[in-house]
Amino acid sequence: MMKPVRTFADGLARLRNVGLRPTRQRLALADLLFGEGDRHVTAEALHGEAELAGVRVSLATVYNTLHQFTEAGLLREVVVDAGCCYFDTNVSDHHHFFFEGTGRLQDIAGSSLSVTDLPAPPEGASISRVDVVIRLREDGK
Amino acid sequence: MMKPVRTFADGLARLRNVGLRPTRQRLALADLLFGEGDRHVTAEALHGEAELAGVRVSLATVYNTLHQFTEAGLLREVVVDAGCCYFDTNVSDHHHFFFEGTGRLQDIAGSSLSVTDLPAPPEGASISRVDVVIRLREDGK
DNA sequence: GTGTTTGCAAAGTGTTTGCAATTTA
DNA sequence: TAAATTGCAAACACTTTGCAAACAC
Repeated sequence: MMKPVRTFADGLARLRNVGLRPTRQRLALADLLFGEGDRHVTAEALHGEAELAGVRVSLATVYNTLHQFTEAGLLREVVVDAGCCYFDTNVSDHHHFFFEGTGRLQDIAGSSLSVTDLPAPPEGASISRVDVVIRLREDGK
Repeated sequence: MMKPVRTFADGLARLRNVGLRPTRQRLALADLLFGEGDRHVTAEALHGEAELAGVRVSLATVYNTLHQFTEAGLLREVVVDAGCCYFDTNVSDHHHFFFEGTGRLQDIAGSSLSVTDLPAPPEGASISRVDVVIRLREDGK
């Protein structure tokens, strides 16, 4: 039987790539985060998932890890709701739908949407990112 | 001497217009908020201003008032930073610059900026608002 | 071994709530 | 006087921190 091939999606490789020690906790969280498709998670939610998956990890470590991953460019922070930080596993240039009722976040697929006539940044500042959030209300509620 | 003319900017008129009792606290806060041009305030900041102005009002009342004003359409809530709510006295359709370094918020003047090719909202939802935030980093820092 | 990472519990921040006292109409 | 509003202090949710024990290299 062959050793499984290491893909780039592999947790160990990801951590090595950004110079973070592959600890048990980081590997488990990376698996949860990058295991399947793009995700938007909060620290609490990810901690809950870890517990369900039988991974022993403290909430403090989840917070630390999410921030380390964000600094390393593996995640992107999205602010749409006061008092709640989302981390997006899709770090490419894209925008979001936000469901006001449920607090759910969803990537806007494709890159159809665009912002035109961007104003010049104020004197002494430069643009670090342009965020577009389309806020949605559920019909018939 | 003539009685001063009541403009729409007047606190009392504003409160009457939206059916809120013109209490001492609400009048004072309305003065601070709408007294001069467009503003972006946090609850804490407004509470601080009130104290400086010699207005006795509790922080809880500032929070209540900001939310009541928002519900009444006198203010608009802007979320750009986790753990900090801004209230904008400009309730017309517009977008924002956000200075990441200082946490300051600034209206984007004019309506030059526009979002094109807005995607259709997901099934069962409709668009409540489109927010664009241009995040800025101060040069040379 | 040495420096990094973790977990815990405590502290911190910003916000909301319950309720008696006060104010408005 | 009846209903709305306020202030206080306590409760809250979420996040960060300090430090000793555990771990990775």
